Amino acid sequence: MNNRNVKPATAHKNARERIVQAAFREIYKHGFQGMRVDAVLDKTGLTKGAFYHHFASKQNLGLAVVDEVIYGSINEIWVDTLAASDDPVNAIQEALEKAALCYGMEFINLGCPLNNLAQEMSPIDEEFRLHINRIFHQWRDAIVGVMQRGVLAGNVINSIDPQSVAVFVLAGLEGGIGLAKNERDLGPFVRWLDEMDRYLETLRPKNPK
Amino acid sequence: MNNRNVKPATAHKNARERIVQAAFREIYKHGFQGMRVDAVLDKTGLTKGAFYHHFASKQNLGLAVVDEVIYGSINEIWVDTLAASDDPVNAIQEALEKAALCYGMEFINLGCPLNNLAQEMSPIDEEFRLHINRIFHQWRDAIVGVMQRGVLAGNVINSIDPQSVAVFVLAGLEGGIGLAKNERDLGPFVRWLDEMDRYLETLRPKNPK
Amino acid sequence: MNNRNVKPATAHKNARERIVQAAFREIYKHGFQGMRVDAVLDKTGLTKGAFYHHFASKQNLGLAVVDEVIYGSINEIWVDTLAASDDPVNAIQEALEKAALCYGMEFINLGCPLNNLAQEMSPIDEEFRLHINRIFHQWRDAIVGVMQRGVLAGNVINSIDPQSVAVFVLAGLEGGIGLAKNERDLGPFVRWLDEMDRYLETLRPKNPK
Amino acid sequence: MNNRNVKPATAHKNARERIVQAAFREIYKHGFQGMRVDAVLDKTGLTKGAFYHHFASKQNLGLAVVDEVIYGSINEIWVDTLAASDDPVNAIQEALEKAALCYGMEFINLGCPLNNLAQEMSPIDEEFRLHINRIFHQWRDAIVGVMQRGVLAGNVINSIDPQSVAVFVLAGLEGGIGLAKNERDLGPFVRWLDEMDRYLETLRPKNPK
DNA sequence: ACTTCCGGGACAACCCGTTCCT
DNA sequence: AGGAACGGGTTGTCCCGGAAGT
Repeated sequence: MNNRNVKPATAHKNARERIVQAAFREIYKHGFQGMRVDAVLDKTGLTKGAFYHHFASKQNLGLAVVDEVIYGSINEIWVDTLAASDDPVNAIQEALEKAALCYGMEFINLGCPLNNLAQEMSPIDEEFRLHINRIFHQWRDAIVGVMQRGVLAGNVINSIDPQSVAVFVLAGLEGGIGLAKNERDLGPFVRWLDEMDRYLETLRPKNPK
Repeated sequence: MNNRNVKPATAHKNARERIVQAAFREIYKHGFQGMRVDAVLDKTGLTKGAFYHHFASKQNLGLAVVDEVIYGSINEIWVDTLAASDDPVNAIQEALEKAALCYGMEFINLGCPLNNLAQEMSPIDEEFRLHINRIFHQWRDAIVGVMQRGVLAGNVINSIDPQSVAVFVLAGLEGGIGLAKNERDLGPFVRWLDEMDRYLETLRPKNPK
Repeated sequence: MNNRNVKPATAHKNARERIVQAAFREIYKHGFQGMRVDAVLDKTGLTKGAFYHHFASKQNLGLAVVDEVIYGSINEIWVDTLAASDDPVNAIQEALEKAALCYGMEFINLGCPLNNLAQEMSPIDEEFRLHINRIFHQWRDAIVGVMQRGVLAGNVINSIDPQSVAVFVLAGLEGGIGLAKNERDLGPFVRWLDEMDRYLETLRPKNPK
Repeated sequence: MNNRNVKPATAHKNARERIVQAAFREIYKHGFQGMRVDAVLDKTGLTKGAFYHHFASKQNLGLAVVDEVIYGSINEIWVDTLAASDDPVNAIQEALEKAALCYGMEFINLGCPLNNLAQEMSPIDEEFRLHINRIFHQWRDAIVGVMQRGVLAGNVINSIDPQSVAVFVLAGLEGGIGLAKNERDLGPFVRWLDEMDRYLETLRPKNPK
């Protein structure tokens, strides 16, 4: 008897995981309110029963997307990268490149998944806001951390306030992505990158070491 | 005294205008997709018949809000302010103060009306994107203009690229507002302002005239 | 003073008449329930106010179309033609030709205006039914009349019942038009015409005079 | 005894079937455009959700009514009856009696369900036209068939064109029903039947076998 | 007398998150 | 886990009328 299909359960990976992934795509494209449960189900080939077996509600699914998909992706691209460095300028550029590899040109069309959700949901759903905020904090803290290490390592002038710089960089990044998305063109983002480079250089000590 | 243009002070002002204003509020709070026509009508005391007499569709109303309310407000707060100046640093700060006066703490809770709409609608409705983009362009051009005049007037170093600086400032601003909105706290925005000041100072000539 | 514009009312023909004519076209195309007052107004270039100045309601307009446009057209094509003859076979064919000239291929696409309205409105609006029935009666009476004169003139066998023949011819005609309309093809109507000819021949005396 | 196919006799029969049946009644009474989905739902005790689970749109429901209810009824009353005969005159009369039994006096008030829909929908919805036309063709073919067998069996003169006769009979029938419906009186239909009998007799061979 | 602007409100179809029974 | 049913909510349509101007 054929028992090569040892784990038929994994053949379709785990329904829950498939739902979360499909939901991420749909939310990325249409926003949370614009995402329809039926569309997610169509994509996964599952049914209502399966969905409500795994998730209490649509909101619940949205939070799962935040906590699992988006959290993971920010962590991987940003937090891990910055944590390993004491040179902010280089580390930030490295992270930006990673992000470009991961999302490709979708940034231009669809923006940053985290910020999209934040802008849409924060004012209308406190639960979402909290989950999203947790990620932003971790992100910011990662930048603050690399800045502090940068100061200690002499890679960054010590007159800066790491918290302010972190906010400044993060805000600029999200804003730059947003501008490009609205323009459907990479142009604004490239300009932003150029000027961000110039700005970051001003953080370098005048006569290095 | 010229009173020929004095409108007969119609008791109910003008249904169309009332609808647009109420719609702006609703969109600002709930996003365009979250805005419900019925809610707008409740607020104005008007009915469906009146609404569809003035607007062909909900989308149409949304575009009117963009073109009339938001366009006007950005123009008044930013474009006019910057156009009158050749000192970017001061002019930008002046505009930021105007904005604060106009929107008050709503920035913290609801963000920037223009950017909210941009993030929500640009990827899913080309018409919206175009109308929104027109405003962003005017805004950017205003910053570019004041930068160029700043260079000529010797208030800004001439090694900058006005276009890049404009994008950088605009992106940072929208991102900073977004961060504060997500945090429901002025803190991130204040930090952003501080660092933006620092950044702007780096644009000043070393030994001012 | 200039009174050359003696009849400015007729300059635009009389709004009421224009409305009735446009409504006839719309009803012919979409049925009474499918006809929209706004569409009629668009066609005439008039507005709601003008409409409700002339007609108490949409139903009212529909009745006016029946009484004025359709009544006139049936009278002209059928009643007048048959009234002048004592040879039913020829007269009926003459009328059919007139109808073809008047409506052209619209019969194929849209059917008989009178019968369309009858089928749609008779069961749901007694007033319509009455107005329509009046026309059908006049039509039938015209056939009965020519049949009776045909019998007297020896052009038709006297064993027929003129009433039954009239109903039979009328029913067949409307049914034949309906079949063609549903097929969007003249074919069924031509076949019907052929067989109607055969049938009419059976009404002729065997050895004429 | 095989009871595997015995449906568990679900208490509420089958929502879809109930909807189709109720819709047929509503369409029969008010036409397709006049039929309101809500009215159908009220009759069945079901809700919007149930409806749009089974049908993609109102149009879809209409087509289901055509394909399932009307198709079946024409087949049963006409096609099956004529297929079993080689004597057109008798067979047609038998079918007419069956129809009378099935629809009772509703013919007088509401006409023929198939023809009602045909007249209303053919010009404005191609999909409807096609589905309706399929039924008309089957109906006509059944008459053509019995005519051809009638000729072979010597029950009908061989100078007729079966296609034309079929159209003629069908057109007359639908027209006769329509006339009676408009008059709200059986009279015109009875007269039509009388004359149809006379006409059919003319198709009989002079000296039968 | 006739027209236009503006508005009213019921109701249409359709969507969508959710629950319940199997 | 499957899928039928639920029910409230959404946008948009359409017939109709009032107020005021010309």
